[in-house]
Amino acid sequence: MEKNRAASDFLHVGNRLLEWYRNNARDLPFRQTKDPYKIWICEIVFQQTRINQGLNHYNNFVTRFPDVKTLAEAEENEVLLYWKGLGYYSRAINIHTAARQIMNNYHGIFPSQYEEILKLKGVGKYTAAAISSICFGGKMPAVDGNFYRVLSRLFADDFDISNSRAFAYFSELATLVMPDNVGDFNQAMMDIGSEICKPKNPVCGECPINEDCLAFSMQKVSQYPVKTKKVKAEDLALTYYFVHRNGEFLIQQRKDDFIWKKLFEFPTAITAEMEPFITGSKTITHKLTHKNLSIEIFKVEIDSEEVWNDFIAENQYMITDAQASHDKSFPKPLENYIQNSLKD
DNA sequence: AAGCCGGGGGC
DNA sequence: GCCCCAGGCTT
Repeated sequence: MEKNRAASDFLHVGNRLLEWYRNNARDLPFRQTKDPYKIWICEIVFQQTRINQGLNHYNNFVTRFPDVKTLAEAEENEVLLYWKGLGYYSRAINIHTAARQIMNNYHGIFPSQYEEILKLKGVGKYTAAAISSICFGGKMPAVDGNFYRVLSRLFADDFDISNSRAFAYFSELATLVMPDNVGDFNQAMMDIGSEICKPKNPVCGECPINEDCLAFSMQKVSQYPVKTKKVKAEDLALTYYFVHRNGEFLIQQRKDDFIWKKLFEFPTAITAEMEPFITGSKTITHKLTHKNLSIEIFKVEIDSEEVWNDFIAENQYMITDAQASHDKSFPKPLENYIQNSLKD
């Protein structure tokens, strides 16, 4: 970018975005409110998550947990249940922790200052900027993937967005175009990035700032943003035992490290005396962002009450069935496995 | 500063 | 198959 321009040279860009936003804002449930609780929840739900993917989760979540107090008083496992299938499960754990933070440290009143919001577990610089600007007139740009894409194209800037300094760099660029109404500006950037300045096949002909867009003028929009870091998925094999008796099966809860934090799963080992009860196995392949999973699930049908009770007692497994398992959060592939077992 | 954490949809 | 999505936490 050119370094020596006055900010006022680009301010009209931000104002054109605001004008476009007034007429083209997406009609989303959290656009009807400035309740910081609701905005907070929506910001967490939609981290690394497309609107269409998370909309039902958001609506169900705020219906069940309509305010900070309700959320803080809920059981962690119920919060996880409402996150089932959404991914990045540490968000659910953190959101619950943060609700209790607000109750304990802020008397249940959502903090209004950026620096205080930033202290909440699971809230980083992007989310703190979004909440403070949308709800409290804060003046920080909410720099996310949309900002990277729109600004890198607008200025034909090849700064690598996988560089750890990208957030600071594009925050500085954002201030060049940022008008006084930062809350609407931040949301306008999200919508322009989602509806117009899309990663693939952007609709530049309908873009309100295409006359200012350097990449567009050079017909190089597809070259931005520059991202060098490639994510490679490694292979990981998991083994589970679907230990079954009279319509019931055994589960345990995962730790909060590694994948699928605190979600439920099947036993990962059985005793030698149970091996004769294995009636079959099924291998499921499942792709995570960083891992290609190969999940082998052995079906163990126990027809001995003694073996069943001994195994449960020794390992402290929980007992559930296909219906009751709806009250617990399972990883997607295991959720699917349970659904299929219900048909048998 | 770099690695890790899900699941879904577009192409 | 590859890429990206209203990012943040851990080491």
